[in-house]
Amino acid sequence: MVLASTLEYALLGLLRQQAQSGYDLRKVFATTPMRHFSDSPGSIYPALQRLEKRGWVSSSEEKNDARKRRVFSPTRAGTGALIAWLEGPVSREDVIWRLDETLLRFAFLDANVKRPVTLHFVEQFERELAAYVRELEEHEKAFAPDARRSTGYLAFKSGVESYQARLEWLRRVRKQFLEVVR
Amino acid sequence: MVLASTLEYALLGLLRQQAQSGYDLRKVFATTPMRHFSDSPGSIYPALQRLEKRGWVSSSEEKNDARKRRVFSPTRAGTGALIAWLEGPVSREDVIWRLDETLLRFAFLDANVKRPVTLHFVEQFERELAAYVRELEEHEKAFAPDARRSTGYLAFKSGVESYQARLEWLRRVRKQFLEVVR
DNA sequence: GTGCACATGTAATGTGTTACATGATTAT
DNA sequence: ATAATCATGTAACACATTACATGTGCAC
Repeated sequence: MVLASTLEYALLGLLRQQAQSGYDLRKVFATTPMRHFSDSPGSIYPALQRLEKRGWVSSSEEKNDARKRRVFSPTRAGTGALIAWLEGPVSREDVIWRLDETLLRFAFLDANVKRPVTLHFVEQFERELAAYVRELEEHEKAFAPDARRSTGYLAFKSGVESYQARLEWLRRVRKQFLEVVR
Repeated sequence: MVLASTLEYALLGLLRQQAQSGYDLRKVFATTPMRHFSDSPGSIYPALQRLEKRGWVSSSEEKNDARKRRVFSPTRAGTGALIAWLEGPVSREDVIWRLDETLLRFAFLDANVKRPVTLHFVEQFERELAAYVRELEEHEKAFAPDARRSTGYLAFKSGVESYQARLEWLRRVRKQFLEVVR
């Protein structure tokens, strides 16, 4: 049920936090840790147009201080679509092919859903990630001893360790959440 | 000087290791840690066609065991393009927007370039990554204390820790390389 | 008065994804 | 016989990137 691109969901999530213009959103992508999204106008303005055509956001011309800017905010339908995206299951595929998107979903969770939903998300995420890490560790044994100095093997190790770091982070997050509930 | 997609370079690098067919390459993507590349025929066959049209690979029909398969291997020009890609500088942009591609370059290094080139690559990579990690750690201070329990902040932390893990890996790799040279 | 930040767009291009399509060979 | 694997492709579609394009307001 992928109905929109990651960029579109990112924009929706940001607009939920604060109604703002395309230019504002570009600045978010240019100056915050959301850097890995492109801040080029050629990606953001068309994406906002698509969202508006789909009825997920609405816009109004603002004439703030002599300068006119088009400010966007999510519609009911848009908010619903965002929440549906957030609440969807965390699958093995999300972990392997869409890890960044899954982290983005997590980032938007607490502003949009109840705490138990967030906790459930973390549990699913941890389960799938742990399974994948186990699989990678298993795959490691397939490397011949003399291949363990090759850059190919080392690059693989880098990937495994990066996933392990994410997993440790997830375990910490889950424990922290459980403490808060208690 | 980006002349080809990551997928095209991945295919070139694999063909340097071993001349093989599109189907073989699909299996590599489907069964090895190079999973995050799609193994769909709609991506791989057109990419191979582009590479052949560009003169970077050549193909020959093989009739191995009653089954016919088209086996590809890199041309001189293709090998040159691959090595140029591998030897290019590691920039800040590579670290922020193309980390996976940079790791892929690293993975192919020792099969294609001399050891000092690999070491230089690692040094550049470490310098840029360390600078970016410092920047992220700086950015962390911008979060208000009461925002430190938000999923947005936690997602940010996940990213930072993942980069830190990559950096520790890089330091280890560099030291290991220096020991071998000694 | 010149350059920079604000502000919003369009057009061309390349490419990845998904789905569709076909046919041969091997294993059950 | 029939399902799975081998093997190669095409077509429609959406999307991101890059470059181009325009105009305003403010600071120096």
